[in-house]
Amino acid sequence: MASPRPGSNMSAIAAALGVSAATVSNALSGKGRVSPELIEKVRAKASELGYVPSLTARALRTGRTGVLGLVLPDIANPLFPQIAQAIENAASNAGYGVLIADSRGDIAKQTEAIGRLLERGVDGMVIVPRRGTRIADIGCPVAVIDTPSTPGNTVSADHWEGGAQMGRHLVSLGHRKVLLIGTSAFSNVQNDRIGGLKAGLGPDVECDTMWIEKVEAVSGEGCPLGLADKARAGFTAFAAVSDLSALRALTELQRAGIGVPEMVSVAGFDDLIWSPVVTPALTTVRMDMATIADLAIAALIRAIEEEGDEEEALAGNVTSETDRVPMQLIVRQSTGAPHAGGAPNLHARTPNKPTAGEVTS
Amino acid sequence: MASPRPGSNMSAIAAALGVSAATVSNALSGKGRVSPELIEKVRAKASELGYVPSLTARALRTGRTGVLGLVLPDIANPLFPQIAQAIENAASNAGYGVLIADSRGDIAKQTEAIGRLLERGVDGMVIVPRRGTRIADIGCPVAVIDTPSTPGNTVSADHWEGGAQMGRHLVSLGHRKVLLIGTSAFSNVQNDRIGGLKAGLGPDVECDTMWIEKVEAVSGEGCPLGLADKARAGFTAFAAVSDLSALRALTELQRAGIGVPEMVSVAGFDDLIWSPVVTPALTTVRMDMATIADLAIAALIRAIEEEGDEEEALAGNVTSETDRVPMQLIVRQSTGAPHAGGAPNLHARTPNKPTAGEVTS
DNA sequence: TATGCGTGCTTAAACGTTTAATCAGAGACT
DNA sequence: AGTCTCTGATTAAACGTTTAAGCACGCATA
Repeated sequence: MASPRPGSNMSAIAAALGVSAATVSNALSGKGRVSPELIEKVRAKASELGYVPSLTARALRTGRTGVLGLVLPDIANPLFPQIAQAIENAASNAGYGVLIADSRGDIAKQTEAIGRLLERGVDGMVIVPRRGTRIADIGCPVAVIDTPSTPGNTVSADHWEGGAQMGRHLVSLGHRKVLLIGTSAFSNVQNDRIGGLKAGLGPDVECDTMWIEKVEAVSGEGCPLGLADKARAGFTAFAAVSDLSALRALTELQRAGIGVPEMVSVAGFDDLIWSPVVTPALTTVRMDMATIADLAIAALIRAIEEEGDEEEALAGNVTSETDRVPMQLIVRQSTGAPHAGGAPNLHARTPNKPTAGEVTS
Repeated sequence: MASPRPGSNMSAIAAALGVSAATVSNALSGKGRVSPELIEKVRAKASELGYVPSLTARALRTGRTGVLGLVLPDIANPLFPQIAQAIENAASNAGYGVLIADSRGDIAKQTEAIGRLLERGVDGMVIVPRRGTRIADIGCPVAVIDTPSTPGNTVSADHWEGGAQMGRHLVSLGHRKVLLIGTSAFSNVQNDRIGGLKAGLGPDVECDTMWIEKVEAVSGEGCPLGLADKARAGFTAFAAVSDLSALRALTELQRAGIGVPEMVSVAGFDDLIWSPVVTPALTTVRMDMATIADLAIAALIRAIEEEGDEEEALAGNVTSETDRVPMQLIVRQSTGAPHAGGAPNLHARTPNKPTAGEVTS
């Protein structure tokens, strides 16, 4: 059913009121010239008949479907729920529907997914590109959410600044030797975060970067990262560029009997769902997805409307804005002052209850 | 743009070939009577002109949009990526698009979300209902994914049997006192899993159930669950009904210096993204989302087509099938034989490297 | 009194399909 | 030779909306 339940369309209203369908259309849209009284009567009749406009017919006539596409690099990404939720919310507030498309790994699938969305006539799309992908001009307005340093980016969190916040936090706690942990050296987002971290830590802090993909290429997926050794080598803080890696670090260290945070500190990014409930709760940096989504959708809609007006105004991506949305440092229990003595004691303390309470800055 | 780029429609092809538009339609759909040679010519011309059918126009004419709705209880659910990915994949293989809708918590929003999808003219919808929600007849085919014991369920994992597998696994390791951990006592899925666990553990095992929502109602969100005390009280295994809770248990126990798995075992459900990479890697029970999605989509499409044929055939949900898809136990490092002695030693051992390797059964 | 204009509505076309109904022609049968 | 049937196409309507163009009327202006 293109339009739900009843056979209630504009003609039905028009017939019931003895006017023409065009008048009903004008009355409901407020576009043509219709007397106020008639407008009221049309409205009343419409709701009486339970009229629901056929978006399909409207789409056919206007060339606008009122649907946006959401293309994700890998739907299995734990950040996906946050993104999808924020985008869906922003879009539906603006009166748009959201069609999803999964890139499922490779770039070919990403292109294919974009093609499917185009066939369905989306008015525009929000793309969270795969690592290092550059989105070509695909013939409809596109908002790219990646990182400000990516060319073509429309709006995103200020990952660099978020990293800097975390760096400053760690240095203020007294850490002087920090291991930065990323997964892929080809991710713009991760590189920005790491760049910010280094800047925030400043010149007096010794730091090293570990790329998990490289380690796994040698030792296999899910292999131990050897963080206990790193701790023994004097690293007092482990700053991962994602909470997933932070969690991996946390559990590996705990398992090795190294107490967090009293021996070493662990921090992450993204405030993923488990971050507040693990013990110790993870210190992390959070993106303001709601704002990012609002900006992305707003930019997209602006471009869609301009496209209609000027016809061939700006062809490609919505690059006008390139907003960077601040990130928020959330300090929880997994970071603290570094262990006072030399090499950390490898036996964890055994508290009856971990400390509770959460501090947000 | 309802149909992408060029002004290439059926009339264009028809004009180029000197035939009527109807013939082009018939040729491409293979429905009417068209000579094989002409069919070939039409095909050739179509691809030459880069013809892409307007799904909007087709939808208007046929009353089918080719779009399915996906309604989720809470998009922030960590299981969501798996579900969305599987549904999107199954739907797009069947030639359907997927429109998402977030219930965002309360039931009112769920109804509202369903309404939005109906307005957009979805042909059917897949609903993963909120806890305890009963989906009313909403006037379009619906496939419900919940649990076999939910009335109206269409297809789902066999949560009970999955719980039983886990129970048998734990009992075979020698556990005789097990704490079952769920979040909400009102979740059908969780109750089924717990029922299965109890059955699998059998009558000789003492077990107790902890509902996290209840604990948090008293002590606040993210509070410690007091599992160390439970361990001291003789529980040797903690079987959570979700990997999120399992992770919470794991870190809380580790933090308290209780080694997993040599002191106590921890297990979860769903094989969420972090489960293989934490240390120790989590033993869990996995749903076959791909199969579930395939069955749900297949049932839905069948209902959509029947609706077209018989008109008022089966009005409500797609309850005909109620398939239950087996779950798969994945044994990793977080479960093992219970500690031999009496009260567990509260100091964790300090291995250089956690054991690696993964066993699947 | 004729001209002009603003108002409130109608008519009609259009968007791109699908599909029922129709029709011309050819070959086969009686 | 006339009728029937089958084939391969065409014509036209329909889906429900939007919107440009047109029309009739009343009122003010010249």
